[in-house]
Amino acid sequence: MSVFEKIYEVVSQIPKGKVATYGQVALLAGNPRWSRVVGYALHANPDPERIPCHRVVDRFGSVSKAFAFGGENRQIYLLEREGVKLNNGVVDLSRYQWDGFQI
DNA sequence: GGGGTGACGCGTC
DNA sequence: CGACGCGCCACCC
Repeated sequence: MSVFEKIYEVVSQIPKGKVATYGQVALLAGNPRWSRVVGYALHANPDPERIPCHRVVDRFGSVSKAFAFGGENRQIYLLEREGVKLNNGVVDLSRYQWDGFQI
């Protein structure tokens, strides 16, 4: 299984209404230093229906600007639709960050 | 096998 | 968490 596959597995497990940081996904995928690779993997995103890439944000909770394939509001819209409130494009991580370690 | 690329993270200012 | 720089590592020519 490639690193990409591992990353996709982790991202696909992020519960609705929660978000995870790239670093967290990288850590759960097996290596905390894969944060950049996570970004690369999500960019490839071969299956958007299985991979909720909009639930992945950076360490501060900011949405990815490059995700805006049709407008960065897209990601914000999808998140708020799941109950995640955003303040000026930033998620309150202390409240919405996925606690993947508790699974 | 070598080089370029990037949806990042962290320290520092 | 405003900006800048460096490190990191898999992926694709």
